[in-house]
Amino acid sequence: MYPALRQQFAEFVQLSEEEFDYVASFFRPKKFKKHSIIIQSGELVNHEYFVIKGLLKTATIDEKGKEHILQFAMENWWVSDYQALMSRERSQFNIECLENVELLYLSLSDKNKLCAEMHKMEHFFRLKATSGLINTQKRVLVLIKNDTQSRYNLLFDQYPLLFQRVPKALVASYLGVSRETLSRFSAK
Amino acid sequence: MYPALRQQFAEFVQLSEEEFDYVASFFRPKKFKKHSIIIQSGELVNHEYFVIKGLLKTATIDEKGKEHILQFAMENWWVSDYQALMSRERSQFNIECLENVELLYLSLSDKNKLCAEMHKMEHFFRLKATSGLINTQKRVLVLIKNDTQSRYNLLFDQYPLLFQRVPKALVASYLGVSRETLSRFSAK
DNA sequence: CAAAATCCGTGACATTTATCACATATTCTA
DNA sequence: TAGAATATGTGATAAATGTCACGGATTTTG
Repeated sequence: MYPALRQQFAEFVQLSEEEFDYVASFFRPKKFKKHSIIIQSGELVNHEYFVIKGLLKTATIDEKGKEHILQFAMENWWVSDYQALMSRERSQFNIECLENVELLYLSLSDKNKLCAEMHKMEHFFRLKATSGLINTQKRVLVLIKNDTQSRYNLLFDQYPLLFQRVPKALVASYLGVSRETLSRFSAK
Repeated sequence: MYPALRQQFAEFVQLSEEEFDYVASFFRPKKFKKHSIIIQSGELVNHEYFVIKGLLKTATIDEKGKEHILQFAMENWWVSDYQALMSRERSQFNIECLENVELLYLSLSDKNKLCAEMHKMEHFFRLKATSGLINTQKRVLVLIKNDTQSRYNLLFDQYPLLFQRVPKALVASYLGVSRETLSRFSAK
């Protein structure tokens, strides 16, 4: 069961069959249709999600009605509103399926339980959080260091497939530029 | 010894006197003069630092010679190049003291040892990494969502003291705008 | 399959920001 | 304390980007 999840853990920790089965028993599978909202802005958040298949966006809408995308999540990524999850606040994001999606979800209390019971899982999630931090720091750096053209190129080089799966307007909103400006750059 | 460190751990875990003393024994104090470079771009990174006193910047220089600041670190913050530390790569940053600084430093191997031996410490560092991730995500969001004026206001509201401790040119470089533009905004 | 919705490029123009230049004020340091 | 270095504000101009508008292509959906 859940070979993708098994592989995910294997990156940082070694689990026996029994250990993995125990851990996996806390995850539940769920399918969503394109356009479904996994997490709704203003609601409380109780789960973290592991993407088996499909593509999602984490987005927020500003006072002018413009959408800004914090991140995309594709296969083997984890996604949630961690701010809301950790601080028990209401979510400021919508997390929405951009394709039909298959997820495994884990409740916050089960995650904490797993981390408390199994040192290995605490270790896994520490490293996962650290690598998430590093990647987000990279994103900050790209935003303050690079102009639009070079932000576009970097993203395109790193995730060429993304541009086939996602409308350009969303890529623009992820890069922090207008749809029109991106369109003019992508021609070049 | 190290009451600030003690308090730092207490935010997430309860340690007995003996436990704390044991953990603290892996930390070493060190003082640096203003302008000292703690981590030099191009070097390997082996330590993580906890700021007891003073202020530092984590910065990188682009091909045009312009400096960009990933973060400031003040009292009770942790600082290092986590990318370099975790992946055993050479640092892309300079981490420099903007004031006279007192630090406690911990080697990567000792951190891993502590995490392996003491589940509580692994827990602490998991939560610390998670909260670092959340804060960095907030920073990304501010960068793509807000214009310069409002980025300036948000930073000023959150860290008013920073503006007294740091030259405006550095604040500009942290916000991702030119010194001149920031100067015109700060007047308003 | 046909209507509706979305997507995408592009022109024209307004707005924002960067860059260069310079003057003054302030802070550091020998 | 005097000279040097740094920090700050501001004008003029160029460059980059946003906004509004439009039309045609593509995709979605009942």
